[in-house]
Amino acid sequence: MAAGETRSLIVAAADRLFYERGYEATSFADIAEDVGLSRGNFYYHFRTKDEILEAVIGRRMENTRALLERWEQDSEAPAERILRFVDILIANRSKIMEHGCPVGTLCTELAKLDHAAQNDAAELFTLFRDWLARQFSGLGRAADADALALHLLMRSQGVAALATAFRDENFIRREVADMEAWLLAQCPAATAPRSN
Amino acid sequence: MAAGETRSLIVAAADRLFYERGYEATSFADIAEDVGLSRGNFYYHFRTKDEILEAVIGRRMENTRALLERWEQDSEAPAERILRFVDILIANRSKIMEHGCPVGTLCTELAKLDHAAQNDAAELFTLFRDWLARQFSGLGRAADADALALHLLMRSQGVAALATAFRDENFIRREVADMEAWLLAQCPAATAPRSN
DNA sequence: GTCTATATGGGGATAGAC
DNA sequence: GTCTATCCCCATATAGAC
Repeated sequence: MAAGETRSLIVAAADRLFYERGYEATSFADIAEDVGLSRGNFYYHFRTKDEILEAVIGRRMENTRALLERWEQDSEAPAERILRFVDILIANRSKIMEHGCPVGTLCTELAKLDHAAQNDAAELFTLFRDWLARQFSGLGRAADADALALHLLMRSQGVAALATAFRDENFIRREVADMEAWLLAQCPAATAPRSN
Repeated sequence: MAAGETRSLIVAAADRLFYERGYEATSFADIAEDVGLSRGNFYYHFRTKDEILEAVIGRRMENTRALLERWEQDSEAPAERILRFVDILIANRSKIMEHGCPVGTLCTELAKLDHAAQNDAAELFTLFRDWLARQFSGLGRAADADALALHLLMRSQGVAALATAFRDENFIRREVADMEAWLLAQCPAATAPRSN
């Protein structure tokens, strides 16, 4: 198999396992087994665990950028775009109740390990933060767009954390509804952008 | 030294290290060194890592109960009591920006490890949840007291998670102010409970 | 590019002397 | 109750054959 292809498989497996089990708790052997490689061959592709982590963060950056672009193409109205972000809590509720938010839990784990890549991981949040801020600007809230973006990110993180602890799907749905109501309150014209 | 005394020292050290570095990343050697014990002696007090975790959770349960009782004694008005809860985000901001919320990060880590003690850890959240719900009931919101309690817990978790990723103290202060405004909006009479 | 075999270190855990 | 010495396993990481 071509080296690049195998590498992609490794990074995809590591991405999933780092999310489900955590970075530290995932061993080379776990990833190798998941891909169907021997541990020896594994080192041909990645020499250290840090290298894999960097690759995983890079992969998530790419995937996130693609996701945000898709949301932007799918909807014209900023409020509708923001709703797409909120809805991932519903769409991914099962995985969130089991393993939390992929971004938040990685950032927290790396912070505790005082890992060199913690700023790189935080860039994943920055992608959402800046994208959301642009949408709030589009809603006519340019002055506090970044604060509104952080507020929404904060809520999604809080929901994910408690959902993991209590495994309560109704709680997620209730808070998502509350976030949607909050969003409407930020810009009453949001639901009817073309009332002409 | 008396066995109980040494045991307390071990649990206190483990409590701190589990918070700062995480449960998995903390080794017996780390704890033993922190207390000033040999690894061999360590096993006289705790036979497995799970036993230490249980003891740490037990310690946190006790400390949390004592904290909530103090808050209840210090303030008569439910709204004022709830403010005490919100203010721990400010009081502990440095540690939170470094290591997140002790309860939330432990629950998340145990969930990823699929650890047997994950429900015990979630009981720490339940202490806050039930206490907050009682305060909201006292505010005349008995019907949705639990939902309001979870909402406030959710916010504090979200603030802690983002504060760790972005290390932004201003963000914490802004969100705490927003939580206080939200609290007032839940019961306009909250600030003046005795206007007679 | 993939494998087996192996080195090296750290982690949890035990035995037994003091 | 505390110590040293030790065992075993698993994890990262390497060497070298195919």
